[in-house]
Amino acid sequence: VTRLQSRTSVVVCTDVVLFGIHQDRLEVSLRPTPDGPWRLPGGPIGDDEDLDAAARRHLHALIGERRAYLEQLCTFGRRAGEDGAGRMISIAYFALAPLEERAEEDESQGWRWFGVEALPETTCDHDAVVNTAHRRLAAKLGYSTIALQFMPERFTLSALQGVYEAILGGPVDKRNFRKRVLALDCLEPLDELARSGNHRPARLYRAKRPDRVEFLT
Amino acid sequence: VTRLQSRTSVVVCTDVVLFGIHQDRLEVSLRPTPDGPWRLPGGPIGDDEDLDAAARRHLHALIGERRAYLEQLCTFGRRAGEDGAGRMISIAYFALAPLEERAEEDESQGWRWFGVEALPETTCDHDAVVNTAHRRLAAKLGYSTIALQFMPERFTLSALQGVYEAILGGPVDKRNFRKRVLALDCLEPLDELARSGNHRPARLYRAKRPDRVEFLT
DNA sequence: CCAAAAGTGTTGCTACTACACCCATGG
DNA sequence: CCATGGGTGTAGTAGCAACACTTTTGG
Repeated sequence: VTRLQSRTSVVVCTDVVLFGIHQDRLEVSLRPTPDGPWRLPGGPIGDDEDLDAAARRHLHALIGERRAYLEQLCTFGRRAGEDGAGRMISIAYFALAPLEERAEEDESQGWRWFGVEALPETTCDHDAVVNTAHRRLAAKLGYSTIALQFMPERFTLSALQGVYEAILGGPVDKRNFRKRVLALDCLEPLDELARSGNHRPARLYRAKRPDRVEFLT
Repeated sequence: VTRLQSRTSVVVCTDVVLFGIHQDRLEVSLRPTPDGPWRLPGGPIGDDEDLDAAARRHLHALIGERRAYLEQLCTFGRRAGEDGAGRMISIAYFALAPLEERAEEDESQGWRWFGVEALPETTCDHDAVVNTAHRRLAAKLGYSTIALQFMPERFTLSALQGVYEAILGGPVDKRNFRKRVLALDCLEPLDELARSGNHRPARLYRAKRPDRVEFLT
């Protein structure tokens, strides 16, 4: 028969799968644990705090006050153990960090970026959570404008294509990509060009509605 | 500043959006509350119970030991109130009840079926949870074989089409439907026919892998 | 003038939509 | 023989994948 009343403590927390893209590679941030394996950043939820707010609080502890997309992913738990370890419930979120120069102070605060294809050993099956988040993100590329959440205010189409390639893990055809993305009517060409090296400068674009993630048909 | 330690009690429970199809209409089960509005069935999670197991336990309290598909949907919460009401966390699941004759004892156990288009007033935004579940289910029709989870062991293509129409809320072309669904290679025609009225009998099919929900390309 | 990335169209194919008639049965 | 739902094929279209060369700049 199932024990319904709490004998032991219940810990409710959030874990955040923060994705970033660096050198055309999709990465997630992980924190070390004292005993070796790594874990997702996150922490407890206050009693008078909304779930989303708690996740956002822990996210901003990582990246400061920069804007970031945040979405609930799934919830997992660990049963109370006979050793007195309490019931644990974690509501996992995933977040997208805008593609800026990586701040030097980031890694100094006790966490590191890892490529999603080369995760270290993790506790609590956090690597499975990362994989779930990655699959969800990749699927969303196909039917939403979520990739724009990685972009800074002004960006080139090649940069956006690089985001798709990093997430999907393979090359994308340039002409087909530009056709598709321009047909979405979510980008606005600017008059400005990005000069960046010994080659033809690229036109800059901006998202028409940068705060909305839109769904297709 | 956020209060991180629990001063008040924390209730962790699951709510189950159980979908059924009756008379070609998609319905969900709701329980009455003492004060009038209706709510999703569900209840507390034991400290030594897995989340999925708790949802399944509450599901089987509704439909007995029949097999049913169950999937985690989302998690929502209510902050602790100043009135001493504790923090509440609910992990919502959705479930699909195989399309059988409606058992008479069902409704007598204190719950009722409601069409998804005609929900009564609900507590805790449970109607929004039902809508989220409905959208997820409708989306999954497009890229998975989830609809088969509604079907009994042997069924006709027309019955399956009826499931699609009930979920999508509109008519579906018969010939296109049959082409698509047969091309999935997930159905096996039986030698048996269903004689049911003064018209030509329909061929019966069964799912090749009834316990798997498969994803397309 | 060379290297490097930006930018641009067409063609074939596949997959989806729309659509109407005959078939088998029970009464 | 009539009513009822079961069962079948085609033609047009829209969207996707494959594919190569010219342009502009910095060095």
